[in-house]
Amino acid sequence: MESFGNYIRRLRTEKGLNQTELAAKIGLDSGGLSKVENGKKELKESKLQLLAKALKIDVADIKKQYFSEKFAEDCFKYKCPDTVFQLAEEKAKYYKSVKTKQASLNL
Amino acid sequence: MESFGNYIRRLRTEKGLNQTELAAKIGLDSGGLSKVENGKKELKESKLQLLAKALKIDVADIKKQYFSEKFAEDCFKYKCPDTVFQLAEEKAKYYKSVKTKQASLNL
DNA sequence: TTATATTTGTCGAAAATCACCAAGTTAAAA
DNA sequence: TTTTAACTTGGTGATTTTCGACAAATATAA
Repeated sequence: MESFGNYIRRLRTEKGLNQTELAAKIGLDSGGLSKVENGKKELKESKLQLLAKALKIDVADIKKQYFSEKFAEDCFKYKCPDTVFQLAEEKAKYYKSVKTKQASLNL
Repeated sequence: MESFGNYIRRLRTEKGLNQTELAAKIGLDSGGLSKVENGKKELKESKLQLLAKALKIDVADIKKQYFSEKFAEDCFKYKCPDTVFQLAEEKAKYYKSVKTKQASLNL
């Protein structure tokens, strides 16, 4: 099971970038990126777009890696039942199905 | 698809409590609980235990409702692919399987 | 050693959270 | 209608959290 940090590190090294170089492209310093790669701190969601561009990958792939890790960590940390993810998926699909009322949802 | 707020409201009224009464039991005022029930603000996770006790239900049930809603909202808000939840479930199970190393995970 | 890359801890400003309060609205009864 | 209770909404200030930045320490390599 690859962590988000390792996923980023793997793609970074595959592209021949060091931490300083990649960090600069997403508005961090090398220390910040190091922490992200080692799971010591969370990356801001607003940097995912830049990160995808810098690594030349689909932003959807990064989002999937990023949020699955975030959700799993919360689930573990707060001792959620496993079934939370099935219900979450249903709710997410429900939100999409009613997105015409998006403005009233206040999400 | 019942929202978390409606779930709480339904249980509250079933128990014959008004907002002021239930709110007091979980350290809120009626205004705060109203916002929670209407999805206008998030309930603090640390209040789930008290809420379960006040409503006489299993805390796992509340956690499932609470976090599934939170995850689904994030997924919708940030336009995650649906497959994020399958991966999240795998990761959560993986975390549990290595929980002997819990201290090193920094979750 | 010297240079480069990475890791780690700390700090302060900025942002977010949250309980509280007060005013406004609704609804039901009198 | 008036009164009363229940609920909603907006705002405020204090507290907490976040996050980029910096610096020192550690590692890696030449």
